[in-house]
Amino acid sequence: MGAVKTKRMPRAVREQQMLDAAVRIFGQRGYMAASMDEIAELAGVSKPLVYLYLNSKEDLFTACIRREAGALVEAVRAGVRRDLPADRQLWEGLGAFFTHTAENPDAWSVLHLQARTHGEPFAAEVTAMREEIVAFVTQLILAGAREAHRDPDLPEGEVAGLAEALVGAAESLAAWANATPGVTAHQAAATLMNFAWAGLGDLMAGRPWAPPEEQPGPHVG
Amino acid sequence: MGAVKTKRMPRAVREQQMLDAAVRIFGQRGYMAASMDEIAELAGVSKPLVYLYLNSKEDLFTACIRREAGALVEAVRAGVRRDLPADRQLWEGLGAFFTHTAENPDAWSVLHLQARTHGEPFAAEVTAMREEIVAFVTQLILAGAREAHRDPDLPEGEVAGLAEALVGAAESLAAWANATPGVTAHQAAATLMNFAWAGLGDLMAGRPWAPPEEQPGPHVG
Amino acid sequence: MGAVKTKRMPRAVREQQMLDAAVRIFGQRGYMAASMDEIAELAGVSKPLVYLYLNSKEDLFTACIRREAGALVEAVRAGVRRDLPADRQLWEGLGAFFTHTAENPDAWSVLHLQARTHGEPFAAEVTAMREEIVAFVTQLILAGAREAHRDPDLPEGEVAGLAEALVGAAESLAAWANATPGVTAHQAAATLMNFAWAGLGDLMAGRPWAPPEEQPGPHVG
Amino acid sequence: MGAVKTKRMPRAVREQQMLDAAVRIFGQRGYMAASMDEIAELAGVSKPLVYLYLNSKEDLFTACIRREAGALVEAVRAGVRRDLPADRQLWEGLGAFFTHTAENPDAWSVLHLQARTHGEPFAAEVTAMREEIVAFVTQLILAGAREAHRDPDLPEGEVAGLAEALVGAAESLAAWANATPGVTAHQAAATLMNFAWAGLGDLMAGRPWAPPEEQPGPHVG
DNA sequence: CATGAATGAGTTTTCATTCAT
DNA sequence: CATGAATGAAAACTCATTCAT
Repeated sequence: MGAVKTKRMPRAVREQQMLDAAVRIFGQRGYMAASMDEIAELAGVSKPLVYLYLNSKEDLFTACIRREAGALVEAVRAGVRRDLPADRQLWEGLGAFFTHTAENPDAWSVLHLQARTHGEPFAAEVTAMREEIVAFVTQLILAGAREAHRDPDLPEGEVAGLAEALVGAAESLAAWANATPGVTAHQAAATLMNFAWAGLGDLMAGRPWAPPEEQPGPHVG
Repeated sequence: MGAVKTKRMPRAVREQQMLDAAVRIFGQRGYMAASMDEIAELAGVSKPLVYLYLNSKEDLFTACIRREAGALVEAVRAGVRRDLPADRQLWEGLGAFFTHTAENPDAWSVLHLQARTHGEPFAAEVTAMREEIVAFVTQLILAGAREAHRDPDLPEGEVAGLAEALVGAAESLAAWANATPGVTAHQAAATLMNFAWAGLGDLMAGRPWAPPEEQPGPHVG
Repeated sequence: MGAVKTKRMPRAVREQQMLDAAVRIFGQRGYMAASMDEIAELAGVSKPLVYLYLNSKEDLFTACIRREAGALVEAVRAGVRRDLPADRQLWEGLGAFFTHTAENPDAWSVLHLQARTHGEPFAAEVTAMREEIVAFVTQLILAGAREAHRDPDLPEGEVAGLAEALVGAAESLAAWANATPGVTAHQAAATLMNFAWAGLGDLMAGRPWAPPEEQPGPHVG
Repeated sequence: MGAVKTKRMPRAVREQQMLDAAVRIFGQRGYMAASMDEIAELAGVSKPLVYLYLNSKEDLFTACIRREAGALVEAVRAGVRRDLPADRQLWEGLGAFFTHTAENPDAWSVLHLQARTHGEPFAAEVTAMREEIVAFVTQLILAGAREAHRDPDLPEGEVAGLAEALVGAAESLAAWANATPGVTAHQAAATLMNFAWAGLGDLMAGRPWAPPEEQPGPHVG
C-alpha cells in the first residue's frame, strides 16, 4: 500500500517519507479529516515515530506547507529565464506553475485549499509564498510597461490589484485544469496568457497574444 | 447571543434561523471544527430539533451551501440589466458579485473555502453554482465578440478557459477585497474589469477600459 | 460490579454516583493510575457523561476532595459537644475522626495521600480543611491551659507546632488503625488521647489520662 | 544540567548517578509523572543504559526507595548515642531525623509521599523502614519506663500505638518544618519532644520537658 | 413539539520499553 | 559499552447522534 516497509532508516529519510504521506492524506481528506493513524500507516511507520519527529499534527501540517511552498516557488523560479522580455517571462512562469501543480495535485490542494481554510497560522505560511509570487508578477507588469516605451498611467496601488487578479486567475485555472480532462498545462498557460496580456477586448477584435512556438517555451511535461 | 428564544414558530422560520446560525458558525470555525452544540445554541433551539429538521451535520451543511449559492446567483442576476452591451453587463455583474460577497463574508467563506475543502459531495454543490456563473460569462464573451462585428477566431473550448479564468480572478479578488481594508466592491470591480477587458497589453499601452461613471452602475453599498 | 445500571436518572443523583466511584478508584489506584474509563464503568455510565457533568479528570478529582473534606469536617463537628471541658472535646473529636476514617478508607486515602501528592491545587484543597481542624485543636489547647488555672507559659508560636504534631499523629494513627486488624477507632482515640494529654513521661510514671467510660463517649461503631 | 557526561565510568558509580537523578525527578514530579526520558537525561546517560542497569521503572523506583530508606535509618542511628538515658536518645534521634529530612527534601518526598501513594509493593518497602524506627522507639519507651523505676502499667499492645503516634507526629512535623520558613530542625525536635514526653497536660501545668542545652545535642545544621 | 439524559466510536497524544548497530 | 531507531498499548477527551419523557 504505502511506502515499502524498510526497517531502520536514517531520520532525514523517514521524515521525507512522513511528509510525503502527510501531503497525500492532507490533500485528499483535508486537514481535519486526516487522521494521524492514516498518515503513519501510509508512511509505513508507527504513530509514535511520527510524533517523535514531527511533534504534533499542527507541526506536521506546517512542515508540509513549508516544503511544498518552497518546492512550488523553486519550480517557478527554475522555469523562468530572467533575461527575456516581460511577456516571455510571464509565459514561462505560468507554464512552470501549471506543470508543477498538475504534477503535484495533492500538494496543490494542501497549499491552495487546506492551508487557507484552517486558521491564520497556516494561512500565513502560504501568504508568504503568495506574496513572493505576487511581487514577481508585479515587477513583470511594471517591466512590461517600461518596455512599451510609455509612462504607465497605472497608479501604483492599481498594479497590486492587477497582480492579485492574475495570480488568482492562475490559481483557479490550476484547479480547473487538474479537474478537466484533456487540458494540459501548456493550454492552461496559453489561455491565461491570452486573457491577461491581450485582454478580452483585443481577443474579440482578433488580436490575440502570440505564444512563441518557435522557441523553447515553458517546460510542459 | 443567538436569536431570541420565542416559542412555537412555524417550521420554515425555525429552519431559516438554524441555517443563519449554521452559516455563521461554519463560516467562522470551519465545517469540521463547527459543533452541532454551538450551532443549536446560536440558533436558540435544542439540538434534537436541529436533527429533526435537518437530519445530520452533512445535510445541514449542504442546506447552507444550497441556500447561499442560490442567494449569490440571485444577487448577481438581479444586478445585471440584460439589455445592455456585453461589457456593461459584465461590469454590473462583477459589481453585484463583489457587493454580495462583501456583505456576506461568512456565506462567502462557506462557499469559497469550506465547501471546496471538505469532500466531493459539498464541492459538487458549489461547482453547480459556479457553472451557472461560468455559463453566463461565456455567453457574455461570445456576445461581446459578436458585437465587435468580427468572426471570433476564438475556438469553442478556449472560451471556457477564458470564462473560468475570469471567474477565478473574481473569486480571488473577492477574498482580497474582504481582507484588504480600504478596497471597496466598486474598486475591485473596476480593477478586474480593466484587467479582463482591456488586458495588460492595452493597459500598458495606455488604453484602459472606461467604466461608465455617468450612468447607474453596479449596486455598490 | 459497580452501581446497578439504571437508566435516566436526574443529574444530581448521577453526579453523586460518579463521585462515589471516583473516590473509590482514586483511593485505591491513586490519582494518576486511575483511568476515567474505569471510573465511568464503576459508576455505571459512559465516559462522555462523566465529562459532561464533571468536565475533566482534574475537576473530578477536585470535586471528590471537596466532598470528602466537607464530610470529614462535618463528622468531627457533629461528634463534639462544645460545652464539655477541653480534654473531653478532644476525646470526642478524635473518636469521631477515627470512626469516620475507618468507615471511609478510600475517602481517607484520597484526602491524606492522593490529594497531597499530586500538585499544589489539590494539596491546597486539603490544606484548607486541615487548617480548620488545626485551628479547632489550637483553640482546645488554649482552653485547656485556661481551665488549668495557670497562665500558660506556652509561647504563641509553640502552640501551632503542638497542634500540628497532634493532628499529624492522628492522621498517621488513622492509617495505622485501618491497616492493623483488631484496632478499633475507640482504641486509637484512647491511645492518642493518652499520648497527647498525659505525655510519655506521665504514662511511664503511671499517671495515664482517664477516658470517661461512664458517660457517652465518642460515637464508635 | 545533569551530571557531566564522562565516558566509561564503573558501573557502581553510574548507578548512583542514575539513582541521584531518579530521586530528584521522582521527588519533584511524582512517580507517575516522572518520565524515564527525563531521568536518563538528568543522569547524563542514554535511556537503554538505564534499563540495562535498573531493569524497569518500577525497579528503579524501588531502588530509590531502598537507598533513601537506608540512608535515613543510618542517619538516625548515627545521631544517637546508645549509652544515654531514654529521653536523651529520643531527643538525639528526632534531631537527626529532622536534620536529614530537611537536607534531603526530594528523598523525603519519595519516602513519605510517593512510595506510599503508588501501590502496595512500594508502600511495603517504606513500611519495612518505618517498622525499624517504630521498633527503636518502642524500645526507648520501655527503657524509659524501666528507668522510671515503676512497673509500667502500659499494656504491650498499647506501646505499639504510642510509638506509632510518635513516629507519625514526627513525619508530619517534618513536612511542616520543611514547608514553614523559619522553623529549624532543632525547633521541630524540641516541639515534638515536649509534646511527646511531657504531654499537653504537663505543658499546661507548666512542667515542660527540659532540653539539655548544655551538652552536645542533636546534629542540627 | 421540545428537551434533558445518554453513548459509540474516534481523535490526538504520551510513555515504558526494546532492537540492531 | 552505548545509542539512534522504533513501537504496542493505553490515556484523556470530543462529537455527532438518539431515546424516553
